Amino acid sequence: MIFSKSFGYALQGVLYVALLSDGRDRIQLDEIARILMVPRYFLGKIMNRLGKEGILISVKGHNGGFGISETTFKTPLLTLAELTGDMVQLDSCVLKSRTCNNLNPCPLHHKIEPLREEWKKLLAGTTIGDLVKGRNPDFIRSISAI
Amino acid sequence: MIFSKSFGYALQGVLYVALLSDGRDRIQLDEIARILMVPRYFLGKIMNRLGKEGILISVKGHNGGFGISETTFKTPLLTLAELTGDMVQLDSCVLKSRTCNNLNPCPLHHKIEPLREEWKKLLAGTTIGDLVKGRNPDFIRSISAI
DNA sequence: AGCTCAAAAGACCTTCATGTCCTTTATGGG
DNA sequence: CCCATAAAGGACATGAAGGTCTTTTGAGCT
Ligand code: FES
Ligand code: FES
Repeated sequence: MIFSKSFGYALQGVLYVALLSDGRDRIQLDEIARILMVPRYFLGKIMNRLGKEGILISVKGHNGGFGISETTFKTPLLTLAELTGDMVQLDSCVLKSRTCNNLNPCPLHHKIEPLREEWKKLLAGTTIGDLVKGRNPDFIRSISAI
Repeated sequence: MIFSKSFGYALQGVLYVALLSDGRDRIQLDEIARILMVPRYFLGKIMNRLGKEGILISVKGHNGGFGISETTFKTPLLTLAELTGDMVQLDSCVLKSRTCNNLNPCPLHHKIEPLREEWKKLLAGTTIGDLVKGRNPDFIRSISAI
């Protein structure tokens, strides 16, 4: 699996909030999970971590919900991938019983390393803002289930 | 996880047999699992499938074990990855609740598609023979656990 | 034919990511 | 101050991948 479900859901959740939190106050988990057709409580745990990291604002209670913070749009996808543990997987050796190691490389190491670098460049170089820039709320269609 | 354990073990197993089945008759699962430090019975199931696909020869009973077939060296890594289900994962949309689709792409689709193509090119263009060519049995060190 | 060896087959267990539910905590409105 | 609301927290369930064990099958040897 290239990316975990957690990563995919996290990205969908952030994009949803980033797109719609414009005129509105807060967006509730209920709505996000329903529209994106993502398991509600599972998404809740992920959104929770995004809040803790400051990637989103999360407010409990009356008129609570999720919203964008100062860092939301500046957050690179790499941060999400680290949060969900996807980066350690990317760096693990293809031959699973080994530890990836430049000095004692497996036969695929030197072929794979450049690909890894490209992934990292993509993830580090793409922010939530980049993905949302210039999009209208109709863009939700392209992040929700088909 | 970029590649599954099954894929890694499969690759290790094939490489081991490809490297050592030169002067010898057959190589037993016992030896392969012990040297590579890979779970024996789990590897057994994987080697079984490699035999069924003709990627390796497998012989039961007295003087049985695994050996190379006519296709072993010509087998691209893509075949192994397909066997272990890793390719369907590569082609699945990052936003897990979606189906990857060129016509209705998610915001990451066009950024990820080229990377996927590179992976596929690497996997399709690299054969077991390529990885083993010109290597002596000492090369086992680079495919076994560290 | 009968024995032995080694893979195949299939039952079963473990682990971990994912997913659900229920209770607690925090927030704002009346 | 009390109530409604919505996230947080933690207990528990599920499913798929990974891993182990035992029995069966097939091949060669004598
Ligand atoms: S990928 Fe195998 S050693 Fe780096
Ligand atoms: S990767 Fe999302 S639609 Fe293709």
